[in-house]
Amino acid sequence: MTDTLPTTFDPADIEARWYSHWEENGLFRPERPNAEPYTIVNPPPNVTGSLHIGHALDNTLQDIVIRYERLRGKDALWVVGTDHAGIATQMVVERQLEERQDKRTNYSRDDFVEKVWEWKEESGGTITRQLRRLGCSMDWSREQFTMDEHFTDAVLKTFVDLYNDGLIYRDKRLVNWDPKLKTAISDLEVETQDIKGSFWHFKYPLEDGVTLADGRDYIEVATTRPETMLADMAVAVHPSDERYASVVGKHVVLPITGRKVPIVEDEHADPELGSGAVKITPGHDFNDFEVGKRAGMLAGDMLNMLDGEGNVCQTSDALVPDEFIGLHRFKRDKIDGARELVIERLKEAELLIPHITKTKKGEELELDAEPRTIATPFGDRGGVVIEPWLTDQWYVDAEKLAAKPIEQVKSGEIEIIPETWEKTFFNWMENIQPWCVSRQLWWGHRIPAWFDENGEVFVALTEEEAQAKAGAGVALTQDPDVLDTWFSSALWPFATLGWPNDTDLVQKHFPNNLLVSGFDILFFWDARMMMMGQYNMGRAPWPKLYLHGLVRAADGAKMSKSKGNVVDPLGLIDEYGADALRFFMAAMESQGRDIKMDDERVKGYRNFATKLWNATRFCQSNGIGASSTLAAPTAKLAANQWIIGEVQQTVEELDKAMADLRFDAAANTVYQFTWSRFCDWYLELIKPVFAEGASETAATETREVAGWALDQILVMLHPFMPFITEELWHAQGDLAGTSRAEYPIITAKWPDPRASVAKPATDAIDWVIELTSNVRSAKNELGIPPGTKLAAFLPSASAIAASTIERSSAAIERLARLTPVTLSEAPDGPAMQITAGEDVFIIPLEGIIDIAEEKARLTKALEAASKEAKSLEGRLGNANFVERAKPEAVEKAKADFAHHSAEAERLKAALERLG
RNA sequence: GGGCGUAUAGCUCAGUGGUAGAGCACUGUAUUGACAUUGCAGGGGUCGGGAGUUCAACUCUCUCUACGCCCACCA
Repeated sequence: MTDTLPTTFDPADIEARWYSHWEENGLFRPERPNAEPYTIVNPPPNVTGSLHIGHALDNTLQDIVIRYERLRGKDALWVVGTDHAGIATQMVVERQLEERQDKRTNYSRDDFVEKVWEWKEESGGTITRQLRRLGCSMDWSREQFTMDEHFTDAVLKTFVDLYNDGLIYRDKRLVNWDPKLKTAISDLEVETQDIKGSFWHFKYPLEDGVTLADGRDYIEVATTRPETMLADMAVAVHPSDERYASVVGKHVVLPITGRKVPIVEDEHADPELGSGAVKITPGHDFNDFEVGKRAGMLAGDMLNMLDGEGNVCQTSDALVPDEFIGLHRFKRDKIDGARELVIERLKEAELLIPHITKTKKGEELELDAEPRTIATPFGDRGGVVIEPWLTDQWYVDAEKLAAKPIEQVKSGEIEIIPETWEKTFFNWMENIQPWCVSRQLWWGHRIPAWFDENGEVFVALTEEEAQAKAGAGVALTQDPDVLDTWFSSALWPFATLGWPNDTDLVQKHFPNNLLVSGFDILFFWDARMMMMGQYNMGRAPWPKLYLHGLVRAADGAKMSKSKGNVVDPLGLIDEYGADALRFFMAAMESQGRDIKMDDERVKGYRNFATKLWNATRFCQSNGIGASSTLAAPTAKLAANQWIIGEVQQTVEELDKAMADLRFDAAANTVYQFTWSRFCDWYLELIKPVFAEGASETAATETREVAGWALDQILVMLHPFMPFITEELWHAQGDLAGTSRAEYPIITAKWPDPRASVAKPATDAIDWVIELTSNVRSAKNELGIPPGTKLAAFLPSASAIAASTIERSSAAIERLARLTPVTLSEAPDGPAMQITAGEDVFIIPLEGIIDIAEEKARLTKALEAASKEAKSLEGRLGNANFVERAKPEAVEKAKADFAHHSAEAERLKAALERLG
């Protein structure tokens, strides 16, 4: 027997201790070779990351699931690891170099990559330490990294296989180029933002001798990107646009460069919009690229006016006039760029059509351009405006890979929870574009492709194989690019288990059982795992995908560093404990909804932990220790039978909630049971059993049952609050003299809901509760001090009343604050009357109350009961209801009516007795 | 432009075809043995507006309003 628990609960005191105990003893994945497997993989956080509130939610939910399944005896595996996060990590290390006035390009590629590895070894463990503080029970013994050797093997094999199957190819087309990071990025990494900008209107002079029908010798075009006019290759008009029919096939002479470009017909030009004519820059605009292709241009011939970094004017074929060479796309750092110079030159040439507007005072104002809100693409990492740029990149044929996952979701082979996300999923998957997977970075999986001097490509797992394909003596150069980080993380559900080797883990733990992720990575990660799971493994990576929402600031705003409203989960853990934060996350997680942060509520769950702590202290002080049996003890006393029944009901509800992945319902179920049933009623009911002179037999039975019930609470609560439950579990075990050193709660057995409980016993306790509540309520209303002990008379007792008064008088007297109930008529005089079920207690209150007050109280109750009865009577009097409603509904209405009208009768009689 | 979601007690949110619940907040009250990080009692909602289906709608359908999110090439 150890020391009793400290009087106050201090989360910090126990959390670190238990976490290291679990980890050091391999308790996150105990040996269970014959058990049914249960597997989830953790979305690998960026190795550069630190735990934010969204991680706290995501990982809490997963930990609840995995701890629950572990308690239910499964071979529960929660795979964990980190993602090399190509762009993010390279940026971190580059920023460090910059701080020392150093830069990446001062190093060789190998040396730089070596520096990144060094950084990873030194600083990459932050988030994994923080996950431990949250209490996450991952299998750290097999911690993964997306650039581990075996993982890299999986990545390269996948690339080569996809290439050989024609599902990866190299193509020259427009990509989203991030000029800051100097790499291509995928469509998903582009974020469109509305930016206040300008819409310029130009005159493009027609070639000599050509005029429009109305006699004008120019075509008006409008653009939000004037600078790209240097690389214009056409002007497009709609085929049905009469205004321009006569000039189709003719040319305009581009201002500044004087290049002649054709006027072409294309559906893309909207006659309703602006002048109806649109300038076409296929090398710098996605729409124009398509127009150019339709007009017969080849990608290789499309003009590109920007330099090798995609943001400074340059050209090798005299496309760009000298004065533009070296200018940035547009104004940057207060220095004018090509855009400003183009405007200036056009203005000088009187080819800029001014925009006339009126000021508030009604004065006419002439502007260079029309102010307009422009949907502008930004790189999600670099934060600068994306430049559509013509380059050679590697593409995955996502459309082909998407076919099977779409089918799987449609057929239910993959269930998305909440279901409403399925529509979003289909919408994206059915319109999916080729996935650009090459990145112009140094940190990442280098693309296994080699080029010979003629540019022919050889894709192979190794250089030797590529050489063999190319033929001996052919000089090969490896593609310098690396793969999109998401290409590798798409393999996470099986590459972490050892694939492409056919390991036992793969055999046993693939497919996984569930994936939990934020909806924000549905396309980035979840969908791609489905594609790669299908491609590599021939099946879906998991049958269920649970998507949770975002954690928002208390005011509902999205948290962001720039807004400064980010809540640090570690701060909350410091203040309230990890258990409280976890419980908050679970209790707030209802499907399909974001969570608003609420510190007060976290505090409330800290209070709940304290309540449990104190309840356990109470148990200990009364000799209640760990139970010796897993099954419910046999009990004779009504209160004990009652609590056994309540435990069973709670387990059933909890199991149901977990099966449905209703974390809120699960948390609330165990919360309500613990506080409102176990603490508020059961512990109060059993107090008399431990009073001096009480029956030793009763005390013994109660100790057994109470210890068992508390154990069940601890186990049921453990997935939500792992630390305090482990602490109390051991404290209870030690008290019982059966040390639980070898039997921690993390690997304990989940309660079995099966057991038989006598209905009369539970009815009796429900009756005591009703009586007690009614007495307390009446006292309150009549202004009688709650501590006052009252005498009660029960002239005619129901069966329940008679037996309960006989068997549980001590509890009744204690809870309802009554002197022993007298089973006879009360003496004449003022009295209050209390109902409980069918029984009416007379409680003489000579000199304590005013009869008028008691009458008012009873009248109020009578009115309530009558109102209910009347409403039900009306419904039952409706022939349509009786005939058409479901029989159960009619039966229930009848029973309710009987109950309320009897209650009303009793109250009426009570009022009559008062005269 | 398309798609989706949300509107229920002062606040944050559950909820079911049979006239509503939780936590916090609020009001009153209790304090010598589990717990004031507490106990007990209580007040508070025409379930966003309108229409429809139904014996019956907060719950189903339509529509309107407000807010939010995602996708999309309006130059």
